[in-house]
Amino acid sequence: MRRTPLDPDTLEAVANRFKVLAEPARLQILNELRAKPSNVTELIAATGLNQANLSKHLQLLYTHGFVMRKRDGLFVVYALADPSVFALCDIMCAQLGRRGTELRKRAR
Amino acid sequence: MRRTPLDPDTLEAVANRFKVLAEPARLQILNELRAKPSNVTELIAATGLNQANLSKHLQLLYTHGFVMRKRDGLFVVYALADPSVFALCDIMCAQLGRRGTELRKRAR
DNA sequence: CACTTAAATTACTATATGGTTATATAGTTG
DNA sequence: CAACTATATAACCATATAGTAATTTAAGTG
Repeated sequence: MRRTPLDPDTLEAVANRFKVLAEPARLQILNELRAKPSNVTELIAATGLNQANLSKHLQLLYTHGFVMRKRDGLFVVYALADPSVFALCDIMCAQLGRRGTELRKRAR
Repeated sequence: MRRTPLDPDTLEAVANRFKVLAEPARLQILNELRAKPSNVTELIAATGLNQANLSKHLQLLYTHGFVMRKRDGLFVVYALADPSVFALCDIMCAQLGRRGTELRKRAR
């Protein structure tokens, strides 16, 4: 059995990681990278995000260790560094499924 | 094999759920409730959050289906509605463990 | 080295949200 | 129903951050 996280530093560290995933644009990026590693230009096309915005999201994903990157000539290729993200998303999606039924009323 | 979530509504719904967990105070509340259902007064004591703030966090946790509640006389008792939260946290914590080594440099 | 393309960074704006104080509501008890 | 306690809500401020436009940096090519 695991001890639950209690100290403020751990709480904050975990919250910060959730925060990185708490953004549709970043989930979309991760989802694209799930299919295949891509350079920024490809990601612009795939996501519809503009260059500066995408770059900022990529920085954040990178500094938090969700993606890796390597330069390839003029391009920088990003790739998933942490597939466990999708385990998280799958759990979330499962919750979404159950949600539909009972949460509509609350949300209003 | 699971199809990955792609449509904007799903992305946003998943992001919104992550957002709820992307807050140390709410993680702390969930962690308290993991031990036992508690009323608001008890949670004030356990978390150190003030009444209004705690109440807002509880509303959010409730509307997103992370907690249940029932009135008990003057009190309102909150309880975990969705233990899968801790599966999420465990995955996050595992990432934290791996992180320490290589991410310190990036974070700066 | 001048020119071009890719990506990162800077500066800015707008919006969302956490915390707080004050107030309102719900339920209990006399 | 008046007084009291527990919780929820409203109003406000301060901060964080997503998006954008403009600029800079890095790398490649003539």
